[in-house]
Amino acid sequence: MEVKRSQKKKIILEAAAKLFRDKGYSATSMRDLAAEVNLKASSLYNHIGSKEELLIEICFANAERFLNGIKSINETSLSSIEKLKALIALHVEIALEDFTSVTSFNDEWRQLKEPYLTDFLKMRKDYELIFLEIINTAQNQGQIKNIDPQICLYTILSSTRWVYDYKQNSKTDDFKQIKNSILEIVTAGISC
Amino acid sequence: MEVKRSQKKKIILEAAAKLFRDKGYSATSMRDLAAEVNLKASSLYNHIGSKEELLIEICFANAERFLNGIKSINETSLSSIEKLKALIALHVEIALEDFTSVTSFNDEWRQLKEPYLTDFLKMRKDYELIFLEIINTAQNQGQIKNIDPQICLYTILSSTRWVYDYKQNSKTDDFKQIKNSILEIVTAGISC
DNA sequence: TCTTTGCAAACGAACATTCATTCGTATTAT
DNA sequence: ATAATACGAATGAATGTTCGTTTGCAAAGA
Repeated sequence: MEVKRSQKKKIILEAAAKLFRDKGYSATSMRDLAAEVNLKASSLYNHIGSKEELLIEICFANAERFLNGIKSINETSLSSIEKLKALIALHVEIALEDFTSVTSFNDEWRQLKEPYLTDFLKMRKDYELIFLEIINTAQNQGQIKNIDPQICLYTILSSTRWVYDYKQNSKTDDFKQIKNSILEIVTAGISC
Repeated sequence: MEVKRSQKKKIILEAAAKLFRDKGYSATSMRDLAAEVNLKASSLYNHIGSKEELLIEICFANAERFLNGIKSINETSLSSIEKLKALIALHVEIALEDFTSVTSFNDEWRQLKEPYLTDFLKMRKDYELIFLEIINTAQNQGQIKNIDPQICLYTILSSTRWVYDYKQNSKTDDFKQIKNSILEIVTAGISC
Protein backbone atom coordinates (compact mmCIF):
# COMPACT_ATOMS: atom_id res chain seq x y z
CA MET A 1 0.00 0.00 0.00
CA GLU A 2 2.83 2.37 0.74
CA VAL A 3 3.73 4.71 -2.05
CA LYS A 4 6.54 7.20 -2.32
CA ARG A 5 5.62 10.84 -2.11
CA SER A 6 6.35 11.68 -5.72
CA GLN A 7 4.57 8.55 -6.91
CA LYS A 8 1.39 9.57 -5.12
CA LYS A 9 1.13 12.81 -7.01
CA LYS A 10 1.50 10.92 -10.25
CA ILE A 11 -1.30 8.58 -9.23
CA ILE A 12 -3.54 11.55 -8.48
CA LEU A 13 -2.65 13.16 -11.79
CA GLU A 14 -3.54 10.03 -13.71
CA ALA A 15 -6.82 9.61 -11.86
CA ALA A 16 -7.60 13.25 -12.57
CA ALA A 17 -6.89 12.82 -16.27
CA LYS A 18 -9.20 9.83 -16.36
CA LEU A 19 -12.03 11.66 -14.62
CA PHE A 20 -11.56 14.82 -16.68
CA ARG A 21 -11.69 12.68 -19.80
CA ASP A 22 -14.84 10.82 -18.78
CA LYS A 23 -16.85 13.54 -17.04
CA GLY A 24 -15.12 16.75 -17.98
CA TYR A 25 -13.09 19.06 -15.76
CA SER A 26 -15.98 21.11 -14.41
CA ALA A 27 -18.16 18.12 -13.70
CA THR A 28 -15.39 16.39 -11.78
CA SER A 29 -15.37 17.23 -8.08
CA MET A 30 -12.44 16.92 -5.75
CA ARG A 31 -14.55 14.40 -3.83
CA ASP A 32 -14.82 12.29 -6.95
CA LEU A 33 -11.10 12.49 -7.43
CA ALA A 34 -10.37 11.69 -3.79
CA ALA A 35 -12.61 8.62 -3.91
CA GLU A 36 -10.81 7.44 -7.03
CA VAL A 37 -7.52 7.33 -5.12
CA ASN A 38 -9.02 6.18 -1.80
CA LEU A 39 -8.66 9.44 0.04
CA LYS A 40 -10.89 12.17 1.39
CA ALA A 41 -10.97 15.44 -0.48
CA SER A 42 -9.04 17.37 2.12
CA SER A 43 -6.18 14.88 2.02
CA LEU A 44 -5.52 15.59 -1.63
CA TYR A 45 -4.11 18.95 -0.66
CA ASN A 46 -1.14 17.31 1.00
CA HIS A 47 -0.02 16.34 -2.49
CA ILE A 48 -1.35 18.99 -4.84
CA GLY A 49 -1.89 22.70 -4.78
CA SER A 50 -5.30 23.01 -6.36
CA LYS A 51 -7.72 21.47 -8.81
CA GLU A 52 -6.62 23.87 -11.50
CA GLU A 53 -3.00 22.87 -11.01
CA LEU A 54 -3.92 19.36 -12.15
CA LEU A 55 -5.45 20.65 -15.37
CA ILE A 56 -2.50 22.94 -15.95
CA GLU A 57 -0.01 20.10 -15.62
CA ILE A 58 -1.98 17.84 -17.93
CA CYS A 59 -2.43 20.49 -20.60
CA PHE A 60 1.12 21.80 -20.63
CA ALA A 61 2.79 18.40 -20.40
CA ASN A 62 1.00 17.37 -23.57
CA ALA A 63 1.49 20.70 -25.28
CA GLU A 64 5.23 20.41 -24.71
CA ARG A 65 5.24 16.85 -25.89
CA PHE A 66 3.67 17.78 -29.21
CA LEU A 67 5.78 20.89 -29.59
CA ASN A 68 9.02 19.01 -28.92
CA GLY A 69 7.91 16.29 -31.29
CA ILE A 70 7.21 18.57 -34.21
CA LYS A 71 10.40 20.55 -33.63
CA SER A 72 12.62 17.49 -33.71
CA ILE A 73 10.84 16.19 -36.80
CA ASN A 74 11.26 19.54 -38.50
CA GLU A 75 14.99 19.56 -37.77
CA THR A 76 15.56 16.30 -39.62
CA SER A 77 16.54 16.19 -43.28
CA LEU A 78 13.41 14.29 -44.28
CA SER A 79 11.43 15.37 -47.31
CA SER A 80 8.26 17.34 -46.63
CA ILE A 81 5.99 14.41 -47.29
CA GLU A 82 8.10 12.25 -45.01
CA LYS A 83 7.88 14.88 -42.34
CA LEU A 84 4.11 14.87 -42.65
CA LYS A 85 4.01 11.11 -42.33
CA ALA A 86 6.23 11.31 -39.27
CA LEU A 87 3.88 13.91 -37.81
CA ILE A 88 0.83 11.78 -38.34
CA ALA A 89 2.70 8.87 -36.79
CA LEU A 90 3.61 11.08 -33.84
CA HIS A 91 -0.03 11.92 -33.25
CA VAL A 92 -1.13 8.33 -33.48
CA GLU A 93 1.61 7.13 -31.17
CA ILE A 94 0.90 9.70 -28.50
CA ALA A 95 -2.83 9.10 -28.81
CA LEU A 96 -2.33 5.37 -28.43
CA GLU A 97 0.19 5.25 -25.65
CA ASP A 98 -1.29 7.95 -23.48
CA PHE A 99 -4.86 8.33 -24.63
CA THR A 100 -6.24 9.29 -21.26
CA SER A 101 -4.03 12.29 -20.78
CA VAL A 102 -4.25 13.33 -24.42
CA THR A 103 -8.02 13.12 -24.53
CA SER A 104 -8.49 15.37 -21.55
CA PHE A 105 -5.83 17.70 -22.95
CA ASN A 106 -7.75 17.84 -26.23
CA ASP A 107 -11.12 18.51 -24.68
CA GLU A 108 -10.53 20.38 -21.45
CA TRP A 109 -7.92 23.05 -22.16
CA ARG A 110 -10.81 25.47 -22.54
CA GLN A 111 -11.27 25.39 -18.79
CA LEU A 112 -7.84 26.93 -18.21
CA LYS A 113 -8.01 30.38 -16.66
CA GLU A 114 -5.76 33.27 -17.49
CA PRO A 115 -2.86 33.65 -17.73
CA TYR A 116 -2.50 29.95 -18.50
CA LEU A 117 -5.03 29.98 -21.30
CA THR A 118 -3.06 32.59 -23.22
CA ASP A 119 0.19 30.70 -22.72
CA PHE A 120 -1.44 27.50 -23.87
CA LEU A 121 -2.93 29.06 -26.97
CA LYS A 122 0.45 30.52 -27.82
CA MET A 123 2.01 27.07 -27.74
CA ARG A 124 -0.76 25.70 -29.90
CA LYS A 125 -0.31 28.52 -32.38
CA ASP A 126 3.43 27.84 -32.55
CA TYR A 127 2.70 24.20 -33.21
CA GLU A 128 0.22 24.95 -35.96
CA LEU A 129 2.55 27.42 -37.65
CA ILE A 130 5.33 24.85 -37.94
CA PHE A 131 2.80 22.32 -39.20
CA LEU A 132 1.45 24.75 -41.80
CA GLU A 133 4.95 25.57 -42.96
CA ILE A 134 5.63 21.89 -43.63
CA ILE A 135 2.33 21.56 -45.49
CA ASN A 136 3.13 24.62 -47.57
CA THR A 137 6.54 23.32 -48.53
CA ALA A 138 5.09 19.95 -49.45
CA GLN A 139 2.55 21.66 -51.67
CA ASN A 140 5.13 23.85 -53.37
CA GLN A 141 7.18 20.77 -54.13
CA GLY A 142 4.10 19.09 -55.57
CA GLN A 143 4.21 16.30 -53.02
CA ILE A 144 0.65 16.72 -51.75
CA LYS A 145 -2.64 18.09 -53.05
CA ASN A 146 -3.13 21.83 -53.34
CA ILE A 147 -5.82 22.17 -50.70
CA ASP A 148 -6.22 25.09 -48.30
CA PRO A 149 -3.39 24.31 -45.85
CA GLN A 150 -5.59 25.17 -42.88
CA ILE A 151 -8.20 22.61 -43.95
CA CYS A 152 -5.42 20.13 -44.56
CA LEU A 153 -4.02 20.75 -41.10
CA TYR A 154 -7.30 20.38 -39.24
CA THR A 155 -8.18 17.22 -41.12
CA ILE A 156 -4.90 15.64 -40.11
CA LEU A 157 -5.17 16.84 -36.52
CA SER A 158 -8.67 15.46 -36.06
CA SER A 159 -7.89 12.13 -37.68
CA THR A 160 -6.59 10.74 -34.40
CA ARG A 161 -9.18 12.23 -32.09
CA TRP A 162 -11.27 9.07 -31.90
CA VAL A 163 -8.57 6.66 -30.75
CA TYR A 164 -9.91 6.65 -27.23
CA ASP A 165 -13.44 5.73 -28.32
CA TYR A 166 -12.03 2.98 -30.48
CA LYS A 167 -10.04 1.46 -27.65
CA GLN A 168 -13.16 1.44 -25.52
CA ASN A 169 -15.37 -0.34 -28.03
CA SER A 170 -13.04 -2.64 -29.84
CA LYS A 171 -11.57 -5.96 -28.84
CA THR A 172 -8.21 -5.59 -30.55
CA ASP A 173 -5.37 -3.67 -29.01
CA ASP A 174 -3.18 -3.96 -32.05
CA PHE A 175 -1.31 -0.65 -32.00
CA LYS A 176 0.50 -1.35 -35.23
CA GLN A 177 -2.66 -2.06 -37.16
CA ILE A 178 -4.40 1.07 -35.92
CA LYS A 179 -1.36 3.17 -36.67
CA ASN A 180 -0.93 1.73 -40.15
CA SER A 181 -4.60 2.14 -40.98
CA ILE A 182 -4.67 5.79 -40.02
CA LEU A 183 -1.43 6.44 -41.83
CA GLU A 184 -2.79 4.73 -44.92
CA ILE A 185 -6.04 6.69 -44.97
CA VAL A 186 -4.58 10.10 -44.22
CA THR A 187 -1.58 9.73 -46.50
CA ALA A 188 -3.79 8.61 -49.39
CA GLY A 189 -6.11 11.49 -48.58
CA ILE A 190 -3.58 14.26 -48.96
CA SER A 191 -1.21 12.77 -51.58
CA CYS A 192 -1.44 13.83 -55.20
CA MET B 1 -37.91 44.34 -29.09
CA GLU B 2 -41.03 42.26 -28.59
CA VAL B 3 -40.70 38.59 -29.31
CA LYS B 4 -43.34 35.94 -29.57
CA ARG B 5 -43.43 33.35 -26.82
CA SER B 6 -42.22 30.45 -28.92
CA GLN B 7 -39.47 32.58 -30.43
CA LYS B 8 -38.08 33.38 -27.01
CA LYS B 9 -37.46 29.76 -26.20
CA LYS B 10 -35.60 29.36 -29.46
CA ILE B 11 -33.44 32.35 -28.61
CA ILE B 12 -32.62 30.83 -25.23
CA LEU B 13 -31.82 27.49 -26.84
CA GLU B 14 -29.44 29.08 -29.28
CA ALA B 15 -27.71 31.09 -26.59
CA ALA B 16 -27.40 27.92 -24.53
CA ALA B 17 -25.85 26.02 -27.43
CA LYS B 18 -23.34 28.81 -27.89
CA LEU B 19 -22.37 28.89 -24.23
CA PHE B 20 -22.24 25.10 -23.95
CA ARG B 21 -19.99 25.06 -26.98
CA ASP B 22 -17.64 27.75 -25.68
CA LYS B 23 -17.49 26.96 -21.96
CA GLY B 24 -19.00 23.50 -21.67
CA TYR B 25 -22.35 22.55 -20.14
CA SER B 26 -21.14 22.21 -16.56
CA ALA B 27 -19.18 25.43 -16.61
CA THR B 28 -22.16 27.38 -17.93
CA SER B 29 -24.39 28.77 -15.19
CA MET B 30 -28.00 29.75 -15.58
CA ARG B 31 -26.91 33.26 -14.63
CA ASP B 32 -24.49 33.24 -17.56
CA LEU B 33 -27.26 32.11 -19.85
CA ALA B 34 -29.71 34.67 -18.49
CA ALA B 35 -27.22 37.49 -19.05
CA GLU B 36 -26.72 36.32 -22.62
CA VAL B 37 -30.42 36.86 -23.35
CA ASN B 38 -30.80 39.96 -21.15
CA LEU B 39 -32.77 38.34 -18.38
CA LYS B 40 -32.30 37.34 -14.78
CA ALA B 41 -31.83 33.68 -14.01
CA SER B 42 -35.23 33.24 -12.44
CA SER B 43 -36.98 34.60 -15.51
CA LEU B 44 -35.60 31.85 -17.66
CA TYR B 45 -37.96 29.44 -15.97
CA ASN B 46 -40.96 31.15 -17.53
CA HIS B 47 -39.73 29.70 -20.81
CA ILE B 48 -37.87 26.51 -20.03
CA GLY B 49 -38.21 23.65 -17.58
CA SER B 50 -34.64 23.18 -16.48
CA LYS B 51 -31.02 23.49 -17.51
CA GLU B 52 -30.89 19.84 -18.40
CA GLU B 53 -33.88 20.22 -20.69
CA LEU B 54 -31.81 22.55 -22.85
CA LEU B 55 -29.04 19.99 -23.23
CA ILE B 56 -31.56 17.26 -23.94
CA GLU B 57 -33.20 19.24 -26.71
CA ILE B 58 -29.87 20.11 -28.31
CA CYS B 59 -28.57 16.55 -28.20
CA PHE B 60 -31.68 14.79 -29.43
CA ALA B 61 -32.49 17.31 -32.13
CA ASN B 62 -29.08 16.66 -33.67
CA ALA B 63 -29.19 12.92 -33.08
CA GLU B 64 -32.46 12.76 -34.97
CA ARG B 65 -31.13 14.91 -37.72
CA PHE B 66 -28.20 12.58 -38.34
CA LEU B 67 -30.31 9.47 -37.96
CA ASN B 68 -32.92 10.71 -40.42
CA GLY B 69 -30.17 11.74 -42.79
CA ILE B 70 -28.45 8.38 -42.87
CA LYS B 71 -31.74 6.50 -43.15
CA SER B 72 -32.89 8.44 -46.16
CA ILE B 73 -29.48 8.08 -47.80
CA ASN B 74 -29.53 4.37 -47.13
CA GLU B 75 -32.95 4.02 -48.75
CA THR B 76 -31.76 5.42 -52.05
CA SER B 77 -30.50 3.22 -54.84
CA LEU B 78 -27.04 4.78 -54.83
CA SER B 79 -23.96 2.58 -54.94
CA SER B 80 -22.17 2.03 -51.66
CA ILE B 81 -19.39 4.42 -52.48
CA GLU B 82 -21.92 7.04 -53.51
CA LYS B 83 -23.76 6.52 -50.26
CA LEU B 84 -20.52 7.10 -48.38
CA LYS B 85 -19.88 10.30 -50.27
CA ALA B 86 -23.40 11.45 -49.54
CA LEU B 87 -22.83 10.68 -45.86
CA ILE B 88 -19.64 12.66 -45.71
CA ALA B 89 -21.43 15.50 -47.47
CA LEU B 90 -24.24 15.26 -44.93
CA HIS B 91 -21.80 15.64 -42.07
CA VAL B 92 -20.07 18.58 -43.65
CA GLU B 93 -23.34 20.31 -44.47
CA ILE B 94 -24.74 19.95 -40.97
CA ALA B 95 -21.43 20.98 -39.45
CA LEU B 96 -21.32 24.07 -41.62
CA GLU B 97 -24.89 25.27 -41.40
CA ASP B 98 -25.43 24.67 -37.69
CA PHE B 99 -21.97 24.42 -36.22
CA THR B 100 -22.90 25.86 -32.84
CA SER B 101 -25.55 23.31 -32.07
CA VAL B 102 -23.57 20.44 -33.58
CA THR B 103 -20.41 21.29 -31.67
CA SER B 104 -22.12 21.28 -28.31
CA PHE B 105 -23.96 18.11 -29.33
CA ASN B 106 -20.62 16.50 -30.17
CA ASP B 107 -18.88 17.50 -26.98
CA GLU B 108 -21.52 17.73 -24.28
CA TRP B 109 -23.76 14.68 -24.66
CA ARG B 110 -21.68 13.08 -21.90
CA GLN B 111 -23.36 15.38 -19.41
CA LEU B 112 -26.77 13.84 -20.08
CA LYS B 113 -28.18 11.98 -17.10
CA GLU B 114 -30.13 8.75 -17.19
CA PRO B 115 -32.42 7.76 -18.72
CA TYR B 116 -31.54 10.19 -21.49
CA LEU B 117 -27.94 9.08 -21.76
CA THR B 118 -28.99 5.51 -22.54
CA ASP B 119 -31.52 6.67 -25.12
CA PHE B 120 -28.94 8.89 -26.72
CA LEU B 121 -26.31 6.15 -26.90
CA LYS B 122 -28.87 3.85 -28.45
CA MET B 123 -29.49 6.34 -31.24
CA ARG B 124 -25.79 6.73 -31.80
CA LYS B 125 -25.34 2.98 -31.91
CA ASP B 126 -28.12 2.69 -34.49
CA TYR B 127 -26.45 5.34 -36.55
CA GLU B 128 -23.07 3.66 -36.42
CA LEU B 129 -24.51 0.26 -37.32
CA ILE B 130 -26.09 1.60 -40.50
CA PHE B 131 -22.85 3.39 -41.33
CA LEU B 132 -20.79 0.23 -40.75
CA GLU B 133 -23.15 -1.78 -42.93
CA ILE B 134 -22.60 0.62 -45.80
CA ILE B 135 -18.83 0.48 -45.30
CA ASN B 136 -18.92 -3.30 -45.24
CA THR B 137 -20.89 -3.50 -48.44
CA ALA B 138 -18.56 -1.06 -50.13
CA GLN B 139 -15.60 -3.17 -49.08
CA ASN B 140 -17.18 -6.41 -50.29
CA GLN B 141 -17.80 -4.81 -53.64
CA GLY B 142 -14.19 -3.69 -53.79
CA GLN B 143 -15.16 -0.03 -53.89
CA ILE B 144 -13.05 1.06 -50.92
CA LYS B 145 -9.94 -0.11 -49.10
CA ASN B 146 -10.12 -3.17 -46.86
CA ILE B 147 -9.47 -1.37 -43.59
CA ASP B 148 -11.05 -2.26 -40.25
CA PRO B 149 -14.55 -0.78 -40.77
CA GLN B 150 -14.59 0.68 -37.28
CA ILE B 151 -11.38 2.61 -37.93
CA CYS B 152 -12.78 3.68 -41.26
CA LEU B 153 -15.97 4.89 -39.58
CA TYR B 154 -14.27 6.91 -36.87
CA THR B 155 -11.90 8.52 -39.30
CA ILE B 156 -14.81 9.71 -41.41
CA LEU B 157 -16.81 10.86 -38.40
CA SER B 158 -13.97 12.90 -36.97
CA SER B 159 -13.04 14.47 -40.28
CA THR B 160 -15.63 17.23 -39.81
CA ARG B 161 -15.11 17.87 -36.13
CA TRP B 162 -12.90 20.88 -36.65
CA VAL B 163 -15.24 22.94 -38.82
CA TYR B 164 -16.11 25.22 -35.94
CA ASP B 165 -12.47 26.04 -35.18
CA TYR B 166 -11.87 26.70 -38.85
CA LYS B 167 -14.76 29.13 -39.11
CA GLN B 168 -13.41 31.01 -36.12
CA ASN B 169 -9.88 31.41 -37.43
CA SER B 170 -10.32 31.73 -41.13
CA LYS B 171 -11.36 34.62 -43.28
CA THR B 172 -13.22 32.69 -45.95
CA ASP B 173 -16.76 31.49 -45.48
CA ASP B 174 -16.79 29.55 -48.71
CA PHE B 175 -18.98 26.59 -47.80
CA LYS B 176 -18.53 24.93 -51.16
CA GLN B 177 -14.76 25.03 -50.99
CA ILE B 178 -14.64 23.60 -47.49
CA LYS B 179 -17.11 20.89 -48.41
CA ASN B 180 -15.24 19.95 -51.57
CA SER B 181 -11.88 19.89 -49.82
CA ILE B 182 -13.09 17.55 -47.11
CA LEU B 183 -14.83 15.35 -49.63
CA GLU B 184 -11.69 15.20 -51.72
CA ILE B 185 -9.42 14.26 -48.83
CA VAL B 186 -11.69 11.69 -47.24
CA THR B 187 -12.77 10.08 -50.49
CA ALA B 188 -9.18 9.74 -51.65
CA GLY B 189 -8.30 8.38 -48.23
CA ILE B 190 -10.69 5.46 -48.31
CA SER B 191 -10.85 4.68 -52.04
CA CYS B 192 -8.88 1.82 -53.50
C1' DT C 1 -62.75 56.47 -24.81
C1' DC C 2 -61.67 55.22 -20.26
C1' DT C 3 -61.45 51.70 -16.93
C1' DT C 4 -61.11 47.08 -15.40
C1' DT C 5 -59.63 42.47 -15.68
C1' DG C 6 -56.51 38.80 -16.79
C1' DC C 7 -52.23 36.92 -17.84
C1' DA C 8 -47.57 36.22 -19.48
C1' DA C 9 -43.22 37.65 -18.38
C1' DA C 10 -39.68 39.64 -15.36
C1' DC C 11 -37.74 40.17 -11.02
C1' DG C 12 -35.46 40.05 -6.13
C1' DA C 13 -35.02 37.31 -2.41
C1' DA C 14 -34.41 33.09 -0.57
C1' DC C 15 -33.37 27.90 -0.35
C1' DA C 16 -30.95 23.82 -0.14
C1' DT C 17 -27.09 21.81 -2.09
C1' DT C 18 -22.62 21.36 -3.79
C1' DC C 19 -18.26 23.15 -4.56
C1' DA C 20 -13.01 23.92 -3.66
C1' DT C 21 -10.33 24.89 -0.08
C1' DT C 22 -8.53 25.70 4.87
C1' DC C 23 -7.52 24.51 9.48
C1' DG C 24 -6.68 22.04 13.65
C1' DT C 25 -5.98 17.57 15.07
C1' DA C 26 -5.08 12.74 14.89
C1' DT C 27 -2.56 8.97 12.89
C1' DT C 28 1.30 6.88 10.81
C1' DA C 29 6.01 5.98 9.51
C1' DT C 30 10.86 6.92 10.05
C1' DA D 1 10.38 12.80 18.37
C1' DT D 2 9.87 14.59 14.05
C1' DA D 3 7.81 14.98 9.79
C1' DA D 4 4.50 13.45 6.40
C1' DT D 5 0.00 12.21 5.64
C1' DA D 6 -4.97 11.56 6.53
C1' DC D 7 -9.16 13.23 8.33
C1' DG D 8 -13.61 15.77 10.03
C1' DA D 9 -15.47 19.98 10.46
C1' DA D 10 -16.10 24.29 8.88
C1' DT D 11 -16.10 28.27 5.50
C1' DG D 12 -17.54 31.25 1.92
C1' DA D 13 -18.83 31.24 -2.70
C1' DA D 14 -21.56 29.56 -6.45
C1' DT D 15 -24.96 26.53 -8.12
C1' DG D 16 -30.02 25.38 -10.01
C1' DT D 17 -34.40 26.28 -8.79
C1' DT D 18 -38.74 28.08 -6.31
C1' DC D 19 -41.66 31.55 -4.56
C1' DG D 20 -44.44 35.69 -4.02
C1' DT D 21 -44.84 39.78 -6.08
C1' DT D 22 -44.65 43.38 -9.50
C1' DT D 23 -44.71 44.98 -14.24
C1' DG D 24 -46.49 45.63 -18.82
C1' DC D 25 -49.79 44.87 -22.13
C1' DA D 26 -53.96 43.36 -24.47
C1' DA D 27 -58.76 42.19 -24.38
C1' DA D 28 -63.34 43.08 -22.26
C1' DG D 29 -66.73 45.95 -20.14
C1' DA D 30 -68.56 50.51 -19.12
